[in-house]
Amino acid sequence: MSVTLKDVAEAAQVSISTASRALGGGGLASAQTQQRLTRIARELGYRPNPIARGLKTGQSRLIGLLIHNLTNASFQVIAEVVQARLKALDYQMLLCIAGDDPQQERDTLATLADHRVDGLIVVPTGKNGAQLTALDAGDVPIVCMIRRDEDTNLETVLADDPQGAYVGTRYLIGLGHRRIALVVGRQDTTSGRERLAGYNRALREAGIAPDEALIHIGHFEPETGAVACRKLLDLAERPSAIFVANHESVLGVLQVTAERGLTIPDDLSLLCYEDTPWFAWHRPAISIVDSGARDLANLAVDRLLHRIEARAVRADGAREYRVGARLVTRDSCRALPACEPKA
Amino acid sequence: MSVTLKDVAEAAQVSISTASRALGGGGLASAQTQQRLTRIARELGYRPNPIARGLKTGQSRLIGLLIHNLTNASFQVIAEVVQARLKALDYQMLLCIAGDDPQQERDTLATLADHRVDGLIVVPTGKNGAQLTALDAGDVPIVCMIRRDEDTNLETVLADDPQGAYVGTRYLIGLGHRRIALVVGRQDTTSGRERLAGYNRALREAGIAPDEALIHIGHFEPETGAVACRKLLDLAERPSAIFVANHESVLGVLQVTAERGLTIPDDLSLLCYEDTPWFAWHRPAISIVDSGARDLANLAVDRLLHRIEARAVRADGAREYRVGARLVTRDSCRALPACEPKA
DNA sequence: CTGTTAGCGCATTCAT
DNA sequence: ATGAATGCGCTAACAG
Repeated sequence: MSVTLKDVAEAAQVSISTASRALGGGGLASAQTQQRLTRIARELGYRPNPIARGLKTGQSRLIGLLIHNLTNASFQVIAEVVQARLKALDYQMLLCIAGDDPQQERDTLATLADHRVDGLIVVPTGKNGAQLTALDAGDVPIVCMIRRDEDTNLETVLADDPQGAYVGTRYLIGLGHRRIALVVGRQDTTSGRERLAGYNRALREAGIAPDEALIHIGHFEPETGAVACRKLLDLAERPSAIFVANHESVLGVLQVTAERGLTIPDDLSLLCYEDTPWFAWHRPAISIVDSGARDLANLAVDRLLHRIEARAVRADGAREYRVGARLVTRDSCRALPACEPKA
Repeated sequence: MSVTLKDVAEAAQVSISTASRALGGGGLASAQTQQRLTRIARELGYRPNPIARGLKTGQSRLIGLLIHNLTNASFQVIAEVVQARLKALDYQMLLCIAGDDPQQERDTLATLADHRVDGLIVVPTGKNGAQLTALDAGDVPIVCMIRRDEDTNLETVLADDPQGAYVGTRYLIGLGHRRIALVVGRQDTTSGRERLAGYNRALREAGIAPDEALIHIGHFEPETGAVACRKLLDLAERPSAIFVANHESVLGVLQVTAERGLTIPDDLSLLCYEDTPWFAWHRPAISIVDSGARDLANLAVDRLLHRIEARAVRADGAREYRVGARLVTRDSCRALPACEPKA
């Protein structure tokens, strides 16, 4: 059905291997034959069969991306960026969604390995470190992102969440806020822990006593934000600002504030973590700490490609990279009148 | 490095072909050997190599999904559903994003064909009908979705946009609205045309004279909604309701109404097309016509799988499927007091 | 620089 | 029911 190397070779009256070399581009053939074969191949509409090539070379031109979902805005951006970058390099992306579930992650990794992916970008659950390490040690370069799998020593690209949360909190403090609530994700995740840490550090440095009642740790769901927000607004001493460091929770927080008739930022300042297109369109436009999903994805691709090229033995020290967070101020935070803003 | 069929065969003291048959499951081996080989394979951790198998069988266990982006909520759902369904059937999804660009679509289709995908689900741009037809006629079953490529006769799964737009418009009419604006997508798309048609039909049936000034045709971007909304609100005779049938435009519409201090639904009723998670969390919760992205995706997968199984000659009549739209009323539309609601 | 040969891992035909 | 042999399309030694 489809035209093979053999067809091209016959048409050109050369051996299959000559055809292979001429088209393979390694310069292993005379410029003449190279041009001639290229032309004939084009005329015949020859397209190399990656499967056959893969069987021989052990490579597939396939790269796996394993993420938790496509609801989270960061994952959407990551998937788009990774696929765009890879396409330009003539790789194809196998997108796998494993819902933060260790069992699914395990199965998916096995299947991806079966398919001989040339590399893997993974947002790990943290429960399959051994498997990841084995794959990487084997033949599949792996780059982790967003979360660190504590059981591994793999190359990892992370957001600088300690810094991001610190910068965000400091911004609110600078605006004069003293009672700053934090809604943050599960503490068994890198981001959950680090954002809480950054928040605490900023408070400490500002000499603000920490208040457990202002901190709500929850899941990555809108409902978490609703529950947290109700709890916070029912406090005797309400917070004047809420830092929603758990992206998915924003929806719940916004809903509850609307239901209670609170105006943002007049009655309550709101700062969120991770951008999503509608934050900028929302009125008031929502200020954020941008964790840099796009740059994170680009860096992960860079690192992975590097690992793939440098088929060399990986030095035992797998590096960890951090992409700095950026504060993007829009209109959802206001300065408290009674205090002179600092910094 | 990895354990092959040969290893299993040797360990079991049988020939490679026996091993292949025993594990292949076709019942071509005695129940005894079958069990024994299965056990040994498991013990050795044997996993068949899809690339080798693919070279032999001409199949890859790969299925391509070609969509425009991951920003649109429907595409997100489609990608998630397709990948989940396929994974369960031991297929892998090659996700390709071609941004509604014919050139990219062309290249991507070629690459996907190179990789010998076993099937393809495509949201077509409409400019590469010949290529799609050729692929489908060749060896790659194709199912189109969301949009119809007029130059082809491929199996196509569409939303019932004429009905959806009709139902939505009728709902607003029933609420007593007479000046109903429509923001809708480009007319060179299936959904753009059909939603406009459905809207017009509902108006006509209700005996409401169409008003060109109330119809805004634009691109699939938030900005379209902003432009449209400003234009509509500046009209001498303002609409009492806006039907935003162009999903991406909602952001712009919401922004402009907020800036003008309009309360929804008191000052203006708002009905949107296609659901997205935050519509339900938004206050007021936004009423929608749900085009059924999830069911659309499931049906597309069903049809594709069917085509793949039935390797038979496709009857020349490729069928078109429609998934009905559903009105989901929440809180963004109100009944006009002066009129008794009908139907 | 080019042709010949071998083999990647597996499914399948043909014998037995 | 099983074994031996063949080839999918391509790359990579190895010769010449």
